[in-house]
Amino acid sequence: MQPANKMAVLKSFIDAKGLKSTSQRDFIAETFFKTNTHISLDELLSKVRKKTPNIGYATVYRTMKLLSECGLAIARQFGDGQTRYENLPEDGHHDHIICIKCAKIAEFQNPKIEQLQIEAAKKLGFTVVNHKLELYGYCPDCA
Amino acid sequence: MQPANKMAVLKSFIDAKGLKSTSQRDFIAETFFKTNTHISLDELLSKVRKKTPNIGYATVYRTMKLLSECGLAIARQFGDGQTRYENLPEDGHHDHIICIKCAKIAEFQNPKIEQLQIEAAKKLGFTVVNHKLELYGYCPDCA
DNA sequence: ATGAAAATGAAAGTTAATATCATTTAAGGA
DNA sequence: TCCTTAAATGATATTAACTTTCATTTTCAT
Ligand SMILES: [Mn+2]
Ligand SMILES: [Mn+2]
Ligand SMILES: [Zn+2]
Ligand SMILES: [Zn+2]
Repeated sequence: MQPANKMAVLKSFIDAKGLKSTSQRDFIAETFFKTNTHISLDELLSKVRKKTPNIGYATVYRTMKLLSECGLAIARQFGDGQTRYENLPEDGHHDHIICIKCAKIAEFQNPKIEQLQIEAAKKLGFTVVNHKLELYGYCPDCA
Repeated sequence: MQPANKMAVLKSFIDAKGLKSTSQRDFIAETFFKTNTHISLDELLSKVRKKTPNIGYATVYRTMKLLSECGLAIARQFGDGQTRYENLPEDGHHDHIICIKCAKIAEFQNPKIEQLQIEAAKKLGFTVVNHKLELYGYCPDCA
């Protein structure tokens, strides 16, 4: 989805909930939609403050919470103690592999693993709603 | 491994590092070795204080850190904001499925998934050192 | 334009983890 | 057994990320 379309989705979500539009939130969202990393609130705040220095941390926090609610952002925790956000991926769900030396993050999709997860759960009588799969190891540069 | 053997492993780790034995640490470790759940520091502290009411949180914290270091305990984070510890499993590594309604935790082993993880990483040039796989969904009672 | 309701930003509060520090304790050697 | 010294303890303080509060500002339907 293009950033412009994402803005439209956000607008309708805001309308549907009876919320109001603000320049701060729009700018934070636009800035986030342009990212293609796994960005922390502090990082996003810095980015946003380059153009709009008086935006507050709480507004960035609340905006990302809103984007997560309406599915445009995904919150991730890679174990470094900070929540990171990424844009809803074009091509569906993916999982992550993180370099334990340089913190590089790579993404992968693996339908077989997904299927085996569902089966493993079924054996225990569980139904899977979501999951978290993170591999930790060394990237090509750090191996 | 029996609790008694675990105590022996802990003793040798303590000796090797030039640390000293204490009754508090021994009792915390013994208490932990008897658990078969995924226990938080607060829960373990309560358990310990039933017999030894004056043991401090910090000592439990430091003991579990030590047990993690010497491989007798595994620290887990299931996304509820608290670190939980479990005994080193008899039968090797396992992953978890957590009920999003009642918080029940089930465990499973799946060599196929493990193998596919390694292969997925390899395709990206990564080598896997460890991983985290958690399924979230509904348990049989909550489905 | 007006007024109700939402949004903002600064500041305060929360919570789990971690560090500090005065005091106590363990353990090897005199 | 008595010292000595380094480690352990427990109370308390600090940290860090998140979350809430609140006075003020802004939006937007009327
Ligand atoms: Mn990603
Ligand atoms: Mn387990
Ligand atoms: Zn790397
Ligand atoms: Zn359940």
